[in-house]
Amino acid sequence: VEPSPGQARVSPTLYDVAREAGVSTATVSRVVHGQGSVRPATTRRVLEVIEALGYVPDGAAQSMARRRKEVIGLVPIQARSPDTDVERMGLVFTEEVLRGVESALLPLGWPILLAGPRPAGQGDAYQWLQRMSAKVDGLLITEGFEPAGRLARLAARVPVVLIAGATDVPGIDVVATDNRAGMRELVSHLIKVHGRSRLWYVDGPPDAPDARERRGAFLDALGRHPGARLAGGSAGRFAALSGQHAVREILAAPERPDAVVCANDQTAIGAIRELRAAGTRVPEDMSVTGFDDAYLGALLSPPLTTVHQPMRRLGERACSLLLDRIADPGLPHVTERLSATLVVRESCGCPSVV
Amino acid sequence: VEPSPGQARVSPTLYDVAREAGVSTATVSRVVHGQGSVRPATTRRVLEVIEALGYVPDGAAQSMARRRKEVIGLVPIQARSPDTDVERMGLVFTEEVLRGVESALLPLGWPILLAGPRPAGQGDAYQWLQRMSAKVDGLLITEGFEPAGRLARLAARVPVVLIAGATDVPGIDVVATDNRAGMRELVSHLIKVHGRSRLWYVDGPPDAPDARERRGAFLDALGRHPGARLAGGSAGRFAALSGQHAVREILAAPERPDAVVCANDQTAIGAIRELRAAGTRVPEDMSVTGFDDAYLGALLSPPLTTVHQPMRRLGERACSLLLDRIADPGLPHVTERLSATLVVRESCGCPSVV
DNA sequence: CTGTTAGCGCCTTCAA
DNA sequence: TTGAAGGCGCTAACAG
Repeated sequence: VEPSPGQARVSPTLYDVAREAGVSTATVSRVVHGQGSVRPATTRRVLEVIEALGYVPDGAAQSMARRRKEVIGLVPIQARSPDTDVERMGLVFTEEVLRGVESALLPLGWPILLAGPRPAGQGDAYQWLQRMSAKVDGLLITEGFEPAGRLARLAARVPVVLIAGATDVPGIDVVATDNRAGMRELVSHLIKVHGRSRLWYVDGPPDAPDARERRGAFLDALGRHPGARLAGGSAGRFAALSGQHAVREILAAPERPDAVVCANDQTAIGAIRELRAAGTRVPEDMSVTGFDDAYLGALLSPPLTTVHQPMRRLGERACSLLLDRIADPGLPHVTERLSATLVVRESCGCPSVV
Repeated sequence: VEPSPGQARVSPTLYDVAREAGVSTATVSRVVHGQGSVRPATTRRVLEVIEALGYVPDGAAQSMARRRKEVIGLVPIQARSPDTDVERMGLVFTEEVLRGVESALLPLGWPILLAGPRPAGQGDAYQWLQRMSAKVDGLLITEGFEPAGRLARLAARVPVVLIAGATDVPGIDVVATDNRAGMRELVSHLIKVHGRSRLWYVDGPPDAPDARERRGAFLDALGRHPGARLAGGSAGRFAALSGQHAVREILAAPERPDAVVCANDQTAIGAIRELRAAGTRVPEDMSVTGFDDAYLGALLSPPLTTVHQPMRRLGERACSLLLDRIADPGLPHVTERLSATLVVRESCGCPSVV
């Protein structure tokens, strides 16, 4: 962006208003903020000039003078393999968090500074985070891929709250989801309610903490049910394609599972599609479950049984914590874990609720 | 948010670095921005101090000094009736636009300032827009509900581009979608390919410009096909519930239509669900079509035939226009219309592509 | 009730 | 190659 060849667009300043109204800048400021008593007549005159000139106080100058930006930053760290289906999935995920953040910010009326994807040529991820931090009063960072040490360093300069799937960083506030309880419920539902006994697991990317947590919880839960066992497993990347690949493996396997537990919804969607294409009925012949509860799951056919990630509440809590810390940097650090919960729909074999 | 009872969190300033490194602030500034020649030894020393102190230039101060914020604002004007299904629909809509904006911003690396929902007690919508405008170099406003006059006034102070469904505001840049071509294709597809002849239209909210445009285009297109006619119509609000209500009317109507054209996807989803619940097969007994191509449409069963709104490109183009105007405020104003296009899937009666 | 006066932290000529 | 100094626009004491 160049220096502006066209005509200069000059906004009136506080001084312009003051001069025009024949008062001091302090008075104008008082009028603008409706504080400190000003004579009604003066107020009216100033207001008229403001209206006439179309004066709006400059945000940067205000931030500077009151040493507060009144903006909080939201940074999605995109570190999953680029071929992941983020193009579709990542959206919903962040979007829900965003809504939560917005709702926590509503009473204050602060806007959100959203970091775009990190530009190519301009320094590393940490510098990028730093630049963001210089424009806000606090930072909300989603996903847990930036090394803990750096985050802690960042947190020393500006209030930071991490919104994570499963990570737990010492010395900084974290709001995370607890996948274990949800996964336990899911496995037990499949086994006890539907009598499934040969479960197949489709994993997420190995470098994703929550994928690890989900797999761990799955195996753990499965271990608690003597009547059931692991029929097999596939690697995956949280993408619809992963589900399709997995199904091919499943169909070629010596032993056919009676339930496919997927590490996320996208994977489950791919699996269901492929299963049907192969003539296998879902859920009659095979249960399929997802994880995340991306909102389209309810609209699928069959509606997807899954585990709900409280993304919205995650965003909301994280933002509240952040605001608390901005108000009082001395607060002790906390880690909150919101638990994911089973959402029973039809892909597990349960009857339609309609 | 209170003044901070805890220990003050003081960030080092340019002065701290300068003093510590034994140079002037000008030199530090030069080093930070890698411009203006500085002796290598000096550079190294300054860099060390910066690293040691963890110095990061303050965003507000920079904005102020260089008279540029390097941030663009995105404002979703939420004016549709609150009972509309925005909770679910609005999301996807804005989200796609957001991606487009992000991609246009990627080369610059500028973040996006996202206006939250307008807080209750703090002035009217216009004042809220003004406050946003004071924090950015340019404003992208989605939806076309704010009166044109005010927008023009705002545009006089700060570069503004309107992202609209159908509105056309003189004196300011607009990027809009042209729904007509898509609707024409859709109607003609239904009639010519599937031999439908009794179409039922489910409308959107009367105060939405794009709802009006869609209905107009629909009636217009229908008029061009002598063999087909309007079997009836229902009011609606762009919500799934609207589709369900419409279907009840349809089932009670004296004459049964053979196709239901909905003003948006949500409505179509509701219609399909209700139709099925009543035992009517879609698309065998009745074609149902949507409008928008919210991305979940492809995953429904049957996959939804609809008209694609180029939301992402809308965001991208709008942002590009905005950046152009920021670079050169003297540019003539333009209105770009990107046309919506038919997306044939299965709910119209076409065979599965799989 | 109102005006004066320092900054806030950084950038940027202009000199040296 | 470096330093000095004046703003950028607003706020917030502190005096009147």
